[in-house]
Amino acid sequence: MAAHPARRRERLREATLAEIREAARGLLTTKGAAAVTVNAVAREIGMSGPALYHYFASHDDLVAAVTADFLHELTTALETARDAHATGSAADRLLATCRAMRHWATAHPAEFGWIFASPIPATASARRRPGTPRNQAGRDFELVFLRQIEELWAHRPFPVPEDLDPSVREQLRAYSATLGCDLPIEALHVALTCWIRLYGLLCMEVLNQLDFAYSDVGPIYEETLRDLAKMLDLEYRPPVPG
Amino acid sequence: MAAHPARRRERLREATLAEIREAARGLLTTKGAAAVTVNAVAREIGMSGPALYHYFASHDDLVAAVTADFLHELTTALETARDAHATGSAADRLLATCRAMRHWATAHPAEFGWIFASPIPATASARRRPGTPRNQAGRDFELVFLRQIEELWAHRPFPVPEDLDPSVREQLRAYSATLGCDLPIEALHVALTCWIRLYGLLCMEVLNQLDFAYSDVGPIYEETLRDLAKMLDLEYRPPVPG
DNA sequence: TAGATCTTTTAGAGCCTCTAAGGAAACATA
DNA sequence: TATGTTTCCTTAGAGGCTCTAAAAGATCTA
Repeated sequence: MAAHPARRRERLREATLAEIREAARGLLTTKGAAAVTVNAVAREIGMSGPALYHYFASHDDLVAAVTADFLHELTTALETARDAHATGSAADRLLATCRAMRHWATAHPAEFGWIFASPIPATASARRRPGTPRNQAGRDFELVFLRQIEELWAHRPFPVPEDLDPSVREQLRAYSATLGCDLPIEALHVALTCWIRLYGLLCMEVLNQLDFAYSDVGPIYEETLRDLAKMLDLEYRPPVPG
Repeated sequence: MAAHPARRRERLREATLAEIREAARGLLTTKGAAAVTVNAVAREIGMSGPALYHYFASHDDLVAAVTADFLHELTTALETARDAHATGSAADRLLATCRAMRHWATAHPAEFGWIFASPIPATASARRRPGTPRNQAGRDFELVFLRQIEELWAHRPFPVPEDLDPSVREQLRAYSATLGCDLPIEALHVALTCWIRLYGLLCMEVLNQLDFAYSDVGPIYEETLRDLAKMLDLEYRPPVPG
């Protein structure tokens, strides 16, 4: 009947996989990370527990897949924000991208928190072994930022430090090699410094490490962006409301 | 026999409590956060599982107690480093304190990671409710840093921004009130900015969010310290080896 | 239509948290 | 010293979890 009868099961399988991931995400957002268990997810989609092991080899695998989904979505959000300012200045594009990151993070706190504080710290080792989708997704995510810095540098180099620590220089060289990146080591260092400040601030916010003092981190983030603009020799422009 | 016979059981109880906490820590460092279960801890000290519930009302309670222990130890490490430079300059004292923080964090990565990424994110809500020992310990920890900035400010004010965001100003006023702190709002803001950069960097390091580029974050931390010194108008001095 | 393959189910081992009920020790008091 | 109370620790067990094994049902291939 169908043009590709052999593909029917494949399609079904794909659909089930998607349903599982969605159910896992639903549990995460409604009941917290601890509620994302194999059994609970299976129950959610009307399946008995062990059946789910035909789709994911283990709970950790499920966690990794869901994490990759989040990273993809976040990456897409960044790219969308970037492309919305395709006609604007490079500075506007970068600021929009950075703002989109916090926007996604605060709109999806459970998901963002899950990315770096997945239930089991065993994920730390899982993150190390390269080649996994989870890993690739993390790389793609970082690259959205780095590629823009690269572009920036190509059009208008920003000031860089001259006296880089030898150890740092060595590490950056190794990283740069894996990156296929045209940025000089010094510029890459500035880029990573910016990244650390932004992403680190978000980490702290989402992990509730700032609520002892700040209930609204938005202005602090903007302030950090102002700093970044200065570092990258760009014109800072406040966000357009809405 | 004993001068205070009624205190004997109390002493025993205290000893058992300490033993439990130590066993929990041992499991954390040797087998990871997921291995710190009520049953496993009880087994470790030769006790049957449910017996432990006479000492801690729940697994969460045990987690909170252990977290408080870690924060205490970290706080003491900071204070020790500070007091070791009692005769030095305020700048040296602050730098030593900050370096002690990373030193403790990297010497005890499991413990430091546990502090802000405890197994169950339910701790996030547990951290909110004030008055708990865990909460007090967190406060004491932050205060070691803030008090030094306070002292610094008293002796030699550092430059502060004048155009603080109104929302930030309001939040800082509220925080300052709970603090019993002599720092003007603007100076408190600078202090928190410094804190966020340092502590945020450590968070990322311990959560393995930097290993994609850096295998040794030490120099990056030193660089951040140099930045802090500049912000606080202090003389940066590199660490003495050893 | 018969066989191979994929999907799902139930059963169950071995963990986990936490409650309930009872025994044993240590204390306080008459 | 004898008795009662408090504290500690035990076993039993409910209900949940991850994950394996075996078997049944559904679907595709030949």
